[in-house]
Amino acid sequence: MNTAAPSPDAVETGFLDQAEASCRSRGASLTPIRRLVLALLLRHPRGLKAYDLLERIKADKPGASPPTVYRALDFLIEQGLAHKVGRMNLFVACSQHCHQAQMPGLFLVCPRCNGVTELQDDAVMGALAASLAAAGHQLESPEVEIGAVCPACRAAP
Amino acid sequence: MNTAAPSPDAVETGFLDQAEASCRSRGASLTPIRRLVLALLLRHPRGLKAYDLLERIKADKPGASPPTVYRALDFLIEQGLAHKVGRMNLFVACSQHCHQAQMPGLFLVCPRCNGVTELQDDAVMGALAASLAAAGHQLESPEVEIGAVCPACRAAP
DNA sequence: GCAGCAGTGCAATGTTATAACATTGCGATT
DNA sequence: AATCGCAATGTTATAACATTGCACTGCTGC
Ligand SMILES: [Zn+2]
Ligand SMILES: [Zn+2]
Ligand SMILES: [Zn+2]
Ligand SMILES: [Zn+2]
Repeated sequence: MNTAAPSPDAVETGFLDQAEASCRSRGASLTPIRRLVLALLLRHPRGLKAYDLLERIKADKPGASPPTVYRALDFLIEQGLAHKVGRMNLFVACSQHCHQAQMPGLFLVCPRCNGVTELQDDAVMGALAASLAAAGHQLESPEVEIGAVCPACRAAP
Repeated sequence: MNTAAPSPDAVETGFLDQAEASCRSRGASLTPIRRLVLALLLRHPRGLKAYDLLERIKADKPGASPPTVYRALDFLIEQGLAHKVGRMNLFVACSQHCHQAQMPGLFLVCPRCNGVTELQDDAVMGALAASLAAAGHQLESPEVEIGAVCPACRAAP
């Protein structure tokens, strides 16, 4: 019994089960297709394009077509389990905090390697929300996209 | 001689001339096509889609094709005269501050009316940059996109 | 003259996303 | 059991967005 280091697979399965429970608690259901898409996103932390996703889905579901993947993605995004990075038409699994906290998350998109980092900083988000409110706006989207060079790319120019 | 209220046309022309000068000072040239695209963006503060822009350009330049508009847009964006809102594939003229100040600007995109507001708040941007730096990242993009309900849409639900 | 280069015209293609309609599966109602 | 209602999925086609590649023009410096 290895309490020390559960395998990556087990971690993923655990996460998926957790997501499934979370969906059920909201009256939604994480069906096999949706679960598969989420699993693929989890395995690719840098994000995936819709059509890459489609190719991979086809391995399991040969009949899959664009709507298959877009519908799954819409669902996952609605449920706060995934995000879209508008800037690069990239989809990423939520790194978990931002749909639990009510606060929106910061999305750091590296222009060099296209890596996406989800960052939580309530102080900054608070200041941001206050500034918007002062201008008459109301923060709404759970996703704030920011272009920022990631640590790895900063180190290796 | 009306020193009181210059016509909107005159304002636009003035702005375009200024942009042209600014390009020249950098060794670039705001050609007729580019100037036309910028003028169209200025006349549509809510932003325009590339193909809408294309239709309008065709009024003047019947031979225009997608590359015509994308090339002009790339140029304007490089020169800091326009921005792309990745979220909605929308292009907007820069409301002038953000390429003059070195600081990036905040882009408030209203999910209800699709309106785009460019906001400058150095305090917030400073806090943001500091927070990113603490996480090892370096703010780079001049465009930070934020979903936020605009004042008009807040008033009229 | 004539290379070299920025800008443009044009056709084809690639990529991303949605519309529209048919079908399946499953629990609730009769 | 038969029917209905509904969510999810399958299927086909198309809309919407963006890029590539090549040819041609009109300059500027040699
Ligand atoms: Zn998230
Ligand atoms: Zn990077
Ligand atoms: Zn700007
Ligand atoms: Zn609005």
